[in-house]
Amino acid sequence: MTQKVRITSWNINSVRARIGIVEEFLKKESPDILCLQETKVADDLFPRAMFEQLGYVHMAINGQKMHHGVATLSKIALTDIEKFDWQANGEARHIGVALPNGARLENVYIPAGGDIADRDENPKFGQKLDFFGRMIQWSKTIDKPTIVTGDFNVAPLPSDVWNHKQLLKVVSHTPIEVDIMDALKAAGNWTDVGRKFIKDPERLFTWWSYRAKDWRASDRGRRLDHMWITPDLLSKVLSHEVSEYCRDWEKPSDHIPITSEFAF
DNA sequence: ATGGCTGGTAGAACCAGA
Repeated sequence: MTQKVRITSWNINSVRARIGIVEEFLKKESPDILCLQETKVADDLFPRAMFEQLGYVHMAINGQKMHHGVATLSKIALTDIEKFDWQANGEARHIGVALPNGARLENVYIPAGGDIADRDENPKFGQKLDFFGRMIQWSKTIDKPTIVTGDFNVAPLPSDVWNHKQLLKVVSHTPIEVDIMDALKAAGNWTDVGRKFIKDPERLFTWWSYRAKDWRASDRGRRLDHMWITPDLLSKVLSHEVSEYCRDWEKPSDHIPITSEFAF
């Protein structure tokens, strides 16, 4: 008996400030599992009640005061919760769970990496590359069907940004980041689900800056949010969509939700 | 025209995001 499972990832830029639109999204789309990044809240202050009321009673939360923070909220049971410190500095950027069918769901918030694409001039950029380096080592050890999703903070393809040439020196689209992301992809034999369904070179963005006067008119977007799967899930994944309409909501996140459906 | 905005936290002429 196959069970269809819809999984959404969304960098929410404060789950408390946006609890109303999270509720609206869950009522409209009702994914089985929601992976949030940038929750910006310590675990004891996480707004659990709304999720419980909508049936998301299984929660795996890894937050901290002020910055970062991830959470996986689910209608189906979550077990074997793990928190990896791929930045080796204690920041809350990962939570992993096992699903009832044995597959693992890894929710990750890869660091943005600051402004300068040089690890000697900018330690944050070095931390970002090292974060990828530890994910590469981890990828080589995976022995279960695995989904890794979240805000990767890299837009790898020219069609993943509004202007490839102009963004080559902008952190998120530099060749050094694209190269290490490609190395990660190869290390785990990962498939990029977004581009499995919405083929390059079709425009595909998940983030637009708050600073644009009219985000839709200027459309200076980037695809920073991703969902990747191991080869054993290739025959199970049914769809991938991005909910661009959420960027138009009042007080939106600068990221939009991405959702894939699986036949487990 | 890549910062023109945003949230958290402090109580900033702040920090961080990307």
